[in-house]
Amino acid sequence: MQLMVPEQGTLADVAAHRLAHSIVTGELAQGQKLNEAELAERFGMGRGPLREALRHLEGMRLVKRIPNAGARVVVLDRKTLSDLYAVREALEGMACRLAAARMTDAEIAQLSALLDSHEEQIKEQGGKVYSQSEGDLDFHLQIVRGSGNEMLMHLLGSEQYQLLRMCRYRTSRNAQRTKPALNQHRQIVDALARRDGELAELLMRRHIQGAWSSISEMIDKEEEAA
Amino acid sequence: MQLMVPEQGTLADVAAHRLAHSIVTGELAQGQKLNEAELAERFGMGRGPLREALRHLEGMRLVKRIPNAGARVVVLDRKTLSDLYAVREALEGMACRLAAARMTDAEIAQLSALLDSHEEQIKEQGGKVYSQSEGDLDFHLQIVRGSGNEMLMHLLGSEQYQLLRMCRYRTSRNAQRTKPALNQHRQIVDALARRDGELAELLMRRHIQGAWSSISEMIDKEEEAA
DNA sequence: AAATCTCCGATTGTCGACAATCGGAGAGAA
DNA sequence: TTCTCTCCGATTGTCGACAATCGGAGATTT
Repeated sequence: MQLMVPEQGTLADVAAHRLAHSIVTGELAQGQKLNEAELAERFGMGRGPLREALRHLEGMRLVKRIPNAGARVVVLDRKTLSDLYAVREALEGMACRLAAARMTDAEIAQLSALLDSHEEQIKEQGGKVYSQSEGDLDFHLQIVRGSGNEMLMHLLGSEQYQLLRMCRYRTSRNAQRTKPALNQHRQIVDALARRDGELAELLMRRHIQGAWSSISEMIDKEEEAA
Repeated sequence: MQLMVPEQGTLADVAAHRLAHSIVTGELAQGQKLNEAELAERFGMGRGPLREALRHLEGMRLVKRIPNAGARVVVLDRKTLSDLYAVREALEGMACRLAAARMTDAEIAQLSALLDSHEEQIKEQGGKVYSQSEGDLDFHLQIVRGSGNEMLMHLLGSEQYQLLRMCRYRTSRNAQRTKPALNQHRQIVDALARRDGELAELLMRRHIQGAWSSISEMIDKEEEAA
């Protein structure tokens, strides 16, 4: 896992990363109460750093804190995810438009290479469908970085990215969308290479809308199963 | 000030609000080092809650923390503000489109009334130009709330809102943009009333672009004066 | 039996002190 | 003089203990 590295820095940062990982992977269930003393002992640290970590995660919207009542893991209900995808559509669409103007040819080629490796992974298929999901996020993040907008990188990279990963973990079972998604990614890269920002934005927005439709359906099934 | 009320809740929350206020109003200069012990004493609390507050403000991008080197007030340079306004354009444009579909007639009428009170304030002119700025933000936030998108409200309300206010405080001296801005606001409300989301989005994007142009010019003057 | 009140355990919020780390002043050598 | 190295003060990072607050179990009343 690439996020295990930041074992440097303050204990609070370490705790934040470990907690985020536990939440994203579902090791900590949605809505679960987070006991400070228990977590502090599990991580081998005092409650001080852990509280700072919880504050950080609260800012990322991974946990919800209620004064004098502790923190709980956020629950990704339909409304939350719907709102998230709507924001993503606007933000990543914008990122594409900017990226078409600012990315270097080398960076775009690198993006294309990333898709090649994804295609390879899909052909091997077998297990590890989620790794494609992680790769998919890599693709999106690469474009966001290409936009050159720091605020955008922070919003989509550090913050919402975690919520996205959390969502993916829940819905990674259905892999039937990986191939059309890859095609859409290719089209987006093509648009970027042609420096057609308008088209790139349009394609990205459709791509995200498609992803939302897929996830929305899945939520429906889950709900009627319950 | 409407943000003085949350003197309830944990000390960390109180500290976060007071710090945010001090930063936004410029009482704490940009780039200034924030000494934990000093601030803790000034606020009459221990360093624990204050550290949590700093973490919170870090998430809001009001302060920048460097491990083992403390926290400093963020500096709003040209690039940061440019990125901020670009994101605002995308997000508030989207908010307008959603608001046109979801706001009730009563809410839109209330928005219109808000503009009337702004016009009144402008006629009185005299001092307190910044109060119009605060009012302007009220207008924008009202629309964001009208969008019904929780994520959007969080991003534009709790987070970037503070950065915006900080920017306004620096640039509130030029009031010559208040009247055209008010007209643009009126047009936006008209579009909302006609349930024309496309137009409302377009107008809001132009409005924000105009605001950025104005601020950008001001930064130019400041820079060549220095 | 249902509702309410009281008290207690558990958990969060807060503080003060100690340890670790960094930046800078000042001495010494080239 | 200037560069570097060392040491020291200041500041941050961390911990353990204490106080405040909340939720719930159990007793009491109607």
